Amino acid sequence: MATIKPGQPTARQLSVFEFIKKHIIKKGVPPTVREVAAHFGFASPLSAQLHINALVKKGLLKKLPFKQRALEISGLRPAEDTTLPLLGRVRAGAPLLASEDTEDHIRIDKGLFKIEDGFALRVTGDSMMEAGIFEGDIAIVKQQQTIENGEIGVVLIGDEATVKRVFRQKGKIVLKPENKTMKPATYNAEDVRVLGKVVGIIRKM
Amino acid sequence: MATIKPGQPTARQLSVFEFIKKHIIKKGVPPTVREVAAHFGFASPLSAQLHINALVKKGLLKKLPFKQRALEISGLRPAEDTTLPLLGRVRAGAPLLASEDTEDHIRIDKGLFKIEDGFALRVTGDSMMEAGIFEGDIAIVKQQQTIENGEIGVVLIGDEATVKRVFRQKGKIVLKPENKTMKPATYNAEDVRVLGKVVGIIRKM
DNA sequence: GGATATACTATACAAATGTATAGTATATGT
DNA sequence: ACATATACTATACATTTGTATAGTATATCC
Repeated sequence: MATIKPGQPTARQLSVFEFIKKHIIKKGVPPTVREVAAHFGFASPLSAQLHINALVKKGLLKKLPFKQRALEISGLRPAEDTTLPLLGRVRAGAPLLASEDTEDHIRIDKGLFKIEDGFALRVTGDSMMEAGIFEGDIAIVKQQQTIENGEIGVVLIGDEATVKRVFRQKGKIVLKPENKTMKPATYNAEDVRVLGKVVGIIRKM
Repeated sequence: MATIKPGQPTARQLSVFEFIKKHIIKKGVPPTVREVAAHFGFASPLSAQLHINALVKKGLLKKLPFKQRALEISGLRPAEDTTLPLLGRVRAGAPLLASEDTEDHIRIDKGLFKIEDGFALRVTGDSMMEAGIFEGDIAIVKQQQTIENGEIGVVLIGDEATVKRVFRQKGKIVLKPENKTMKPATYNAEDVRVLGKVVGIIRKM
C-alpha cells in the first residue's frame, strides 16, 4: 500500500470519508463505527475507528469523544430541523400558538429558512396570486410584531388571519392584495394585529 | 394519589406522554428513558420506564424492545427525511444525478412530498410566473420519463433544463410557458428529454 | 385490614456503541 | 536493514441506554 505524506488522507481513508459523508446526507446522522466496519467488511470495529481517527487527525472529520453518532464534517449541516406548528385557525383573543389551534406540524431543514419563532399557515383565497402565492400554499411565517413597508405579512383582522402586502400610511394600515381584481383595504392600526412576516412558501402540487 | 380504572392513563402518565410527544415533534426523535427521568427529576431511570410501560399497556405508546429511542406514538410521524440533490446544472450527455452536478442537498420531511427518486432544481427565468413559479424558486421534481398532457415538467433541450407545461401533439412536444409575454414552442419529440414532473415548490423570500 | 394500583429509589444487568491493548502484515523512504 | 505509516484482526473494556430485581410509601376499593 502506498505510503503518503502525513497530512494527506489515503485513498482508503477517503473512501471511508465518502461513506460517512453520504450517510450523513442521506440519513441525517453519521454512521456508527460498526456500521462503517460492516460496509467495508471489516471484522473489527477498530479498523473503522482507526480510519476515523486518521481522518480526524487530518482535519477532515470532527468528533465528540464517547458520544454516539457524533462525527461531523465541516461545511456539512447535520440533520437539524425546525418544527413549525401549522395553524388551523387563528383566534383573536387567544395566544397565537395555542396548541389547540395546531392542525399539524411542518418539519423543515433548519438551513432552509432562518426562523427561531415562527409558524406555518395554509393560504386561503387568491388575493396574493400575482405574488406567486396560491390558495393551498403553506406560508412559512416568522413571528414578529411589526413589518417593513411593502413586505408580505400575516395580519389578524377580527378573527381572520390573512396574507397581504402591508403598508403604513398616516396611522392607518393598508393591506394590498396582489390580484388585479381586488382593491387595497385600509384599516385603523388598532384593528390590525401583525402576526409575522412571510419568509417562505411551500407548495404541494 | 387517585386510583384510576385500569385502561385510563393517570395524570402523571399523561404528563410523561406529553413530554415524549413534544420531544418527538420538536427533536424528531423520542427521548431516552433517562432524559424523561431527568426532565421529571426522577432519581431512577426505572421511574420513567414504569410510566412508559404503563402507557404502552394502555395503548398510547408503542415500543421496540431494547432499541434506543424507539418509542412511537400512533398518528405521529417520526422524523423521516427525504434528501434530494439540488442540481446546479444538467448536462445532456451525463447521467442525470451525477454527483459532480449536485450543488447542495435539500432535506425535506418525507411526509411533505411523496417522492422516491427525485431531485431539486433552482428555477431560472420568469416563464412560469403565472403558474406561481418564480425565478429562484426551488422546484421539487419527481423523476419520471413521461408526463401527462398539461402537467408541469422539467425537460432537457440540448444542455438546458427548463420548467414548462408539457403537451404532446402529433408526435411533437409543445412546451407552454405560463407567461403572457411568451409563446409556446414546439419541438420534435426526440429533441426533448423529460426529466420529471414538478410536484412541489419551495420559495425563500 | 387486606388487596391492588400508583409512584417512586437504589442498584444491577443487558445490549449497543465508542475506545483501547496487543498483535500481524505490507509498502515506502532512508 | 530499519523505521515509519498504513491496514487490518481478535479481544476486551468503557459509556450509554434499555431493562430488571428488590424494596418503600401512599391512596382507593372491598
